[in-house]
Amino acid sequence: MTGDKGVAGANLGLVRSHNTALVLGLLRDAGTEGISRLELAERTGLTPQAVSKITARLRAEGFAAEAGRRASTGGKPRTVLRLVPEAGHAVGVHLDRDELRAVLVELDGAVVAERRAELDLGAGAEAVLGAVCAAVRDVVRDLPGAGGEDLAGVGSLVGAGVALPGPLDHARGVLHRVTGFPEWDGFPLRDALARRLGVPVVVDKDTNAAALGLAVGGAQEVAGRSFAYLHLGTGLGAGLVIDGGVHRGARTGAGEFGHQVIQLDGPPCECGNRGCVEALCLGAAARGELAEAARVLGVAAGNLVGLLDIDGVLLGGRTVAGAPDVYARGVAEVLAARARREGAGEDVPVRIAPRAERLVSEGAAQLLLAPLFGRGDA
Amino acid sequence: MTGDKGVAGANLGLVRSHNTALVLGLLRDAGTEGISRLELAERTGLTPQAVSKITARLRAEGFAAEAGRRASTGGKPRTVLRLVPEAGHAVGVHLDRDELRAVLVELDGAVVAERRAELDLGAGAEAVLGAVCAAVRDVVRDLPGAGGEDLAGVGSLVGAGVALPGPLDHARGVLHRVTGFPEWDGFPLRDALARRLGVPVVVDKDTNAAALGLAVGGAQEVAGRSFAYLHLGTGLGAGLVIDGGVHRGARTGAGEFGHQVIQLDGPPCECGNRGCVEALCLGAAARGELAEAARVLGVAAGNLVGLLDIDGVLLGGRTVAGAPDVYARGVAEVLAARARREGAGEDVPVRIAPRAERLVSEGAAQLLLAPLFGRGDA
DNA sequence: TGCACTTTCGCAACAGCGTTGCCAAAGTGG
DNA sequence: CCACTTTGGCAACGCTGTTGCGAAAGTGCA
Repeated sequence: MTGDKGVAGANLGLVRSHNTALVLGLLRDAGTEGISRLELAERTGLTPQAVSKITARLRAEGFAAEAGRRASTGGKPRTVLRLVPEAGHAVGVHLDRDELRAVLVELDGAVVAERRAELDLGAGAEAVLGAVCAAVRDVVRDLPGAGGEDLAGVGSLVGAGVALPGPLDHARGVLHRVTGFPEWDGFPLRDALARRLGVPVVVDKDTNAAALGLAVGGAQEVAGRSFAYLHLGTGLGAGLVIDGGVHRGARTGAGEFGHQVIQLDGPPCECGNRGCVEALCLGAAARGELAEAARVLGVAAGNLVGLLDIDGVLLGGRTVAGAPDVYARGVAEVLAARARREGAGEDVPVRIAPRAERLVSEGAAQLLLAPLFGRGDA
Repeated sequence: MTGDKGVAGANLGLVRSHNTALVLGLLRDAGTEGISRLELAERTGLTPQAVSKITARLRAEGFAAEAGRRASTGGKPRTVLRLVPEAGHAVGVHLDRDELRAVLVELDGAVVAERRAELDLGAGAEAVLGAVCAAVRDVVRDLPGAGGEDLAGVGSLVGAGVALPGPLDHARGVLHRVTGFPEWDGFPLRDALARRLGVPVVVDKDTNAAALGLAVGGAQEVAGRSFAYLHLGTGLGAGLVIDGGVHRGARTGAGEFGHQVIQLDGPPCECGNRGCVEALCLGAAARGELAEAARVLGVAAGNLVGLLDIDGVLLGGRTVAGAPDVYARGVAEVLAARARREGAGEDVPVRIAPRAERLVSEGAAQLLLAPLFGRGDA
């Protein structure tokens, strides 16, 4: 156990796991092309010898393998290493109000199994837990060691990530009053699932999972840097990635974007306040004024971009999916106008988030995979 | 040289400097009371033996000293260690439009010398550089080794930090068009000063320096955690501290708080946009409507608090200083109302930032001191 | 075909970190 | 005065990345 607060001391084990995760991350990012030991050394700043030791360990453990060699540049050609994707798996579960989606993801982020099911979040804890467990067991059933109730025997399974809408405590894995379902308030979802499944479980907000998924395998412009994922569906929320890690805040409350006030004493919002972006944006969208909805969203996005100086904005959610170009262009225009006024160099890119329907579930799986690769995780 | 991007590999030297900085930070936080080796071990998670080795090194180098012993609890009493403040110094310079302030700060953050001077930022680079250098040399003149042009001989001097208003590039130390003084655009202030002074120089925005100063020695509620410093003077800006480190963004543009739009199509602002907080807040203040100014500020602060889930808000600047209670209470009320609506647990505290006039210059000195103590610095 | 050269990469020895085992030092309490 | 508790240093240790060196595996020219 470390100190009660603040940063902990470092020791050799920490150095080892840090460097191993770093190398593993570079192997993943190299994809099927692979990467040589010397390139790994350059990228990490470690000596080639250190990289050799680390990769030898990873190969012995089955996480990495040699995969051919590059063309020679006058001497011995470099041996190419690549990640062995099937050496590790994680399940990602997206728990929505009326639907459940579970995916099985390999180390490289590829989805190798998927299940969908109807769900009623109001049906009570027992029913929902049962449905989640059934979906998780179903999605891993082809893995070696699967079959029993307990999934601890599935050697390659790192754990399961669960993403859902309501406010919750990521650190403790406890739900707060999920919007519209007050009976979930205080429910220890993480521990309840971990006990039933026999593997580690992590819970997080859906927007955070989506942002993490994008940080790992998102659009090229923003992957792994700092960006905001804005989700416009039945509500409006945001997931923030700062320096490659999801920013959750002390109480997992960060990303409260929809109730940002952009019109003092404006029209009332469900939350009890007035002039929230969510009310203005969704109201305009409901009236069919998509350009106005996009402009309003752009103003709020501009506030965010200015405050955090992020590298990009990604848009997603059902409402955006209905007219992606209108929203992307509308938001980009507001941001560009703002940048011009401030004399900033390059415009902040605005893109539509890829992998729409599976974004959250894949990101939920990354809640367990990302730490293996050294991505920031708080 | 490390890799071209991303995180670097860790080695033994990094472990050493990390743990040393950690211990040094705890020694500083312990103040004159001091702290025992075993307490340091508990706080860091290191073994007592490791702490003994580290503190022995620090004592040999003059950074720490034994200072009495605690009462026995039945065995050998713990020996108390404390920081030797005069073992290290840094100069902090606050460069404002019409004034220059330089302070000399010891390791514990105490100000041991101070100079003020009139200044005209528009008088040209040569005049301003000369004034800054003169102030720095003057403020360190009583340190052993001082006296010459070059300050490299002042053994305990870590360097000088310079904080100023305009947009700038913290990483490269280059100014952008300082508001109202376009001739500074592109000026490499850091390198120019470092060459003249012979010691390392760091430049940053004034709000960032202020936030860093508060993170190190600020109000108890927020010190070292996550908070926002809102500066309301001739303009409105913010400095963000996230997890103990200043968040600057990739282009040192973070903290653009004043031009957050909180009233769609509201009154025009100097920046060319409409409905910015700065225009609304300062407009209300100019009309004498302080309560309204505070409410407007509170709405914008609420947007920020919701987005980042921070632990507290600190207010500063000349306008706030004119009626501190009105602003603190007004902002707190808006935040409390918002928290009630969302059913959040505790209210976000709102306080007046201490050390008003010297806040920025002290923070500027911390730009060099903070890294010694392991505070996050990007 | 052979030789010189370049480049990769592993083995072995090494330095330096925190950790462990052990014991002297320095108190308290009966 | 002695038993006990607690602190904290010394020495040996295990582990990390690093350094020195040489084998392996290519290219290119004679």
